[in-house]
Amino acid sequence: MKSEILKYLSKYTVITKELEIAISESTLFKSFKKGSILLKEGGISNECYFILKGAIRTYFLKDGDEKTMEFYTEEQPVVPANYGTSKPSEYYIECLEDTIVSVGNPQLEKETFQKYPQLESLSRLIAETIIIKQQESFTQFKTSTPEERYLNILKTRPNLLQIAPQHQLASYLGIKPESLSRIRKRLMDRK
Amino acid sequence: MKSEILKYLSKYTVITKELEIAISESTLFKSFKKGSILLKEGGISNECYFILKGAIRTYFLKDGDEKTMEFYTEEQPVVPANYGTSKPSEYYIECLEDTIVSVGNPQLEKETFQKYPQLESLSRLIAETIIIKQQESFTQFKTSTPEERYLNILKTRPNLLQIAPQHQLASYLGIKPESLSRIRKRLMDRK
DNA sequence: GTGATTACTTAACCAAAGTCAATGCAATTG
DNA sequence: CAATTGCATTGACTTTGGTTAAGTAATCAC
Repeated sequence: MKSEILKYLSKYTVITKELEIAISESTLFKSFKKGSILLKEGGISNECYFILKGAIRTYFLKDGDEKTMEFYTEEQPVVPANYGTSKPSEYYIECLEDTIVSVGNPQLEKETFQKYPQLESLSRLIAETIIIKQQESFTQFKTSTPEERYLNILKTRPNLLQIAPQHQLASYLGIKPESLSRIRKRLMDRK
Repeated sequence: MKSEILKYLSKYTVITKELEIAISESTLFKSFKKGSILLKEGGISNECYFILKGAIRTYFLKDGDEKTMEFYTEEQPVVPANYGTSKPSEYYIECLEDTIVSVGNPQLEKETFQKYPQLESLSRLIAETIIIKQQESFTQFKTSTPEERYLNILKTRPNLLQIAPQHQLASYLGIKPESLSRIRKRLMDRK
């Protein structure tokens, strides 16, 4: 289990014995059934997650529809926007499948960073990398049509099509379910 | 000049005497004329910036058009995606006005973090905050129409209309210049 | 298993953005 | 000062997504 976390971290740094210990000391697991809500809109969050198995979706309600913000799958961190603050959440966090996560909290984080400062450096590095990746996604989204976005998902995260229903995908692509249906049809016909 | 940086940091932490010293030790200024290119597509970057005065735009070329990724104004950090790596940049960084920046580089950063570890904690905190803000912008973009996006800019960053020509704004909003022109007309007519 | 709910598709119609081309306007340049 | 260039606007036309509504398929609950 822990090995998933180390595998993830190894993309950013060399895994030392000390790091292994640090991780094993600060790791707590939880598992959730498909459909579990980890955080509700308006709720307060004291936890962040790292997905070991399963999938998570964040969404909120607008104009009576669910708007899917992001899908998270194995080896991805999920940190609520209000994590560590006392502000109510703007969105829901939900398990799309039976899911096992490693759980963090601000206390534990603080202690761990104090004990293993390299872990904080690593966190900074990861955060900066995430910023860059987000920028790329945003730019990609802005400069492409819904059809291109759908094709992009097909190519880069085909598993999403298995785990998420189309109307969730649609809102993730910034369109209505009917439009996604049409786009799929257009693509079929064109073949 | 340095006070702008401290003002920015004070949003995230308490400014101690030590922090002030750390900043003054690690601060180098540069100024650029309007239109200066700080980084070209394909170029390597060893610098990151903090804008003290002026404005910066990042963009790249696609389908023969400039696609504006972001506008940065006073008190904002600008970090090229390839900063500190040897990968060529995917985009241009350009000054929209005469601009004065504080400049950082990986060496300096490393030394400073070593000497003042609290600065690295602060960087992590800031990076995490930026991630959250980016997520919010992305979500806002996805769930709104071009017209709503334009109105949002009008409300949240009205100064952009002064410093950037409309075709740059249009690509920033993910639409064609003609469409932005029509949106503006529609809004005028409606009043 | 059956009925009810939810998800997906299809169609007709509308509104808005894309495309292409032309025009006007202002700033810049030779 | 005339010519050029770049930008914004406008118009005609096309394409595509949103909206509404209906029908079909799939899933869930009892």
